[in-house]
Amino acid sequence: MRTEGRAKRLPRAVRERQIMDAAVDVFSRLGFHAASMDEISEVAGISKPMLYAYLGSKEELFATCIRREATRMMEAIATGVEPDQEPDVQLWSGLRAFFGFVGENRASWLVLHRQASTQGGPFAVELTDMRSRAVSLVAALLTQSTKAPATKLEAESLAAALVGAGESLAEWWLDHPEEPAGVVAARLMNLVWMGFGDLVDGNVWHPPSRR
Amino acid sequence: MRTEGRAKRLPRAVRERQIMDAAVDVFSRLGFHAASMDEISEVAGISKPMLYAYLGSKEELFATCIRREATRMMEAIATGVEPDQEPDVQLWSGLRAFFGFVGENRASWLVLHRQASTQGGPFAVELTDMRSRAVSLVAALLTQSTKAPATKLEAESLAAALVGAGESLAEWWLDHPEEPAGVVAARLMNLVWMGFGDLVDGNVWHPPSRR
DNA sequence: CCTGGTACCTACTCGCCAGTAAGACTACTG
DNA sequence: CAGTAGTCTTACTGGCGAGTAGGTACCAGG
Repeated sequence: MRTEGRAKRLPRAVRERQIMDAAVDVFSRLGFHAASMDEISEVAGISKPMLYAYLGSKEELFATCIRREATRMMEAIATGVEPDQEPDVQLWSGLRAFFGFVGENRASWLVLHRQASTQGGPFAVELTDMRSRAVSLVAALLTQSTKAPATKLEAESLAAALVGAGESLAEWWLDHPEEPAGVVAARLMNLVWMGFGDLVDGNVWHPPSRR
Repeated sequence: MRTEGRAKRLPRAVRERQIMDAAVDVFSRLGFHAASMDEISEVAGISKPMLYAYLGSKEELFATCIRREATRMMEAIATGVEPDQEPDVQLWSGLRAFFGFVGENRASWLVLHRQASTQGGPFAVELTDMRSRAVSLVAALLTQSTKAPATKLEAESLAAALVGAGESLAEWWLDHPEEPAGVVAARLMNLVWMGFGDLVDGNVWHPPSRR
């Protein structure tokens, strides 16, 4: 394949989507530096100048990928969780939505987590931006529900730890795809809500039966 | 500075240490790809051919860095924790040792965590190796202490989540250096041992007074 | 003072890759 | 059918950086 001479003429919007998809694919497999614009253009079935004409420089392209995938993911989570629920239920639906998204969008997850976090370029902004949105979401959930008035720093650091646990568990999950998303999510839920102390004693958390 | 013509003659072992230190420094700041052998040699106060003569190719050099720093860190943790203690105490000392190490060796931590996770290179082996040693350490702690017979997969995934939480919290800590290591460690300890459920109710874990 | 070995250097080669110049094909619009 | 706007290409440049060839200073021991 990929032996065609000239690509079929397509409207710009469509091409841009194709290019973005190819870019996410290549970036997720190789990382920012190792990925070459030549390869991206080849995967997209297009020539390199088109890439530059439509999406700008390599860094701009990468930043755009990050932005797009981050938005998709945050939206997936946001639609999965209903406010006005009990804190544990909110957290539970958030975790389920997160692992659901990762399971169905591995490339997105890789490009977001593994590749973007390692590069210090100008796109780090996009990434830390999304990450801190997630962190403050969790932090809000915490401060809103806790009785003991924890400091802002305390809530934030705990939220950071939780987000990191989620990321790491998602990473682990990539190596154990036989596990269903719900099971993995439930494990993390138990860890962060019940704690090892309770788990060791056999006390587990479970979702409220029905709704 | 760095305007001397010829470097002072030094025995090989000493130079190698200097070069390694410089390499860890540069790799931690720029990452594997962005770091250049020219810059490393310059920081080390030496010329490039010396680098190749002593430490081999760029990839070999990086792998050597990873190995050295990983060993240092695992040793720091191992000496910090005494077996035959209660599980929670073991975990507590492990966390304290970990955050202590990170606080005093930021460059080591960065090169281990942020830079090395860029997959694709042959050095990924060294890294995942250390990480899985850490994970199975925690997993062992878990299975050994739990009453409910958890599956191997369960323990391993929880351990992965905990390690990830530690990594993430360490990352957060880099942006909030005013917090003492002990406080950060205690927060993570509370999170993973007590869980949000207890913390929300104001129940906290604290180390056994004395010893 | 020669002989060898080890530390150390300047000054290259060479491939890869981001980015571009310059033009060719298609299609719509009058 | 001209004109013009937008899609798409081949074929380059220019620089950066890994790795090397081919030396030069320094220190033994004889």
